[in-house]
Amino acid sequence: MSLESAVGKMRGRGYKVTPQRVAVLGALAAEQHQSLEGIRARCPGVGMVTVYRTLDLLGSLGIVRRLDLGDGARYELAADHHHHMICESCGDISEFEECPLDSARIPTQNQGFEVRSHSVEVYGRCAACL
Amino acid sequence: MSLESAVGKMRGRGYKVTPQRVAVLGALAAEQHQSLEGIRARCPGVGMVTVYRTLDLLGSLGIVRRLDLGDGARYELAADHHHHMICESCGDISEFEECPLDSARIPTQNQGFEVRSHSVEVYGRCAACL
DNA sequence: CCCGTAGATGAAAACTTTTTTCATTGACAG
DNA sequence: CTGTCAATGAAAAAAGTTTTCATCTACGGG
Ligand SMILES: [Mn+2]
Ligand SMILES: [Mn+2]
Ligand SMILES: [Zn+2]
Ligand SMILES: [Zn+2]
Repeated sequence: MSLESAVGKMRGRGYKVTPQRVAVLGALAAEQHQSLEGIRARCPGVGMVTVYRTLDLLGSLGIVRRLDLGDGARYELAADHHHHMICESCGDISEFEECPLDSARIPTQNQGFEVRSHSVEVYGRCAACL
Repeated sequence: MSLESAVGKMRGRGYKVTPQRVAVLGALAAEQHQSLEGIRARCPGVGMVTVYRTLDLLGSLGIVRRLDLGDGARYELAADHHHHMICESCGDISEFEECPLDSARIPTQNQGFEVRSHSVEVYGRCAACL
């Protein structure tokens, strides 16, 4: 999800493209999995309320995804499907693209559950901490 | 994790077995995946602070697990390894035992990451909502 | 049993985080 | 350019969580 397409999506839905919204997008583009505090630090001129509202808006547009990985909320630009490896020692979050789910082993058919999405998180120790 | 073994674990670690702690354990045993509000409703005589502290204690003893599935925190007695299917329409959370993860496809070896645990959540529509 | 004591409880206060309110500002269509 | 309505942000309110501290009680030892 490039910033240009994100801005286009906002315009297309009739939302105004303000400097504050662009600044929050820029903060999100700078690094994945930031906390609200981290995002705020990257756009000091933007009011806290506006950051909250912008994250909500971008979330409703599917541009931003919110993660709950144990320590407070984190945000990422919704790029392609991927999963997370979280180091329980240093807190580092890394991504991997290959989906380790074996769909055949998701017991949904017999229960009549229609799968729309999934998430996988792997916890452990990263190379640096070992 | 039976209530008896949970109580035994508390005693063994030198924690007192108070009526409040037993009440919170009972509330947790009544239903999996409750919110704090739900737990509190099941032990009305127990002060809010004590519920918070008891959940922390039980968490540190490995008796209780905290879940973050999008809407606030939920708690469950840490039973055997299992995963969750969440209905995005009604919010219902169901469990399944069969682990759909293909360990071979977790790209950890090449990155030197040591896996200690994982979580899998499946989102979609439950049979009742379809 | 009954004490003594260290750990546990809970009301109140303090903090933290998030949402609402509302007066002012500014993006952008015409 | 201009007018309008969405967007912003300071302040206040609400919601959620933790700390403080006086009081209580579980339970080991006598
Ligand atoms: Mn990610
Ligand atoms: Mn469960
Ligand atoms: Zn690490
Ligand atoms: Zn449902």
